[in-house]
Amino acid sequence: MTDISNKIPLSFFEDKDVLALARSLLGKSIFTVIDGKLTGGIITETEAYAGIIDKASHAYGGRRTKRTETMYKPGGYSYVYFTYGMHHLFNIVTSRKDDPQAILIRGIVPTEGLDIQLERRNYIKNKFHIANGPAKVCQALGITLEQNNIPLSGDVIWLQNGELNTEKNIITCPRVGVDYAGEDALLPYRFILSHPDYKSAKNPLI
DNA sequence: TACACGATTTACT
DNA sequence: GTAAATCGTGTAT
Repeated sequence: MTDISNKIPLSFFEDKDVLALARSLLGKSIFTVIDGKLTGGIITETEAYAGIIDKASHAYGGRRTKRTETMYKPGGYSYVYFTYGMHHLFNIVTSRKDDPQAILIRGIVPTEGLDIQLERRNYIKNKFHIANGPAKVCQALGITLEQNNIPLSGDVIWLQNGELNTEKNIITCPRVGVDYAGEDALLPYRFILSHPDYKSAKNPLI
């Protein structure tokens, strides 16, 4: 069950090295309490978005709009946005205030509130498909725009340290769906944790 | 105001 | 494998 003493503090996300941070999130647990329901899982896939010099980032070139304003918050805030007219994507803002770096959570292995996650996912039959994609993660955990721009240290969304040794089980590869970013689309900013209960939807190696 | 498109998922040919 | 779903956002007019 949840151990509140194990909650990861906001200061953890103020690290300026978003790549190291994205890698270190693998194996950690994420929990949400939304609509009064506790759900959670082990983070198994992340992508780093490296601030104003990253052509794949919404904040490229220092773009600052109503949507991206959240990315300029201090590390530890949530950045949730809506895309394709139907999907929500959840990010963790990192680094310091006004340095808009973020980590997209692309996949989890559900561990808490599995029945609730299945209900939200329309009782999908293949257990590997419950949360193996960034929009599926949001759907399974109940995350919508209502959870945008909140600190990840409260009782709505938070992270906890895991017990897995992930060091030798991480695959690094290019990010997904960022062809518009030109040469930056090839950067190895995506991290996947090998886990017996996880199959990445967008990687043939796993 | 108008338009093109997206850090995706799902169903279907 | 391909295409539809579906609308907020960013940028141009």
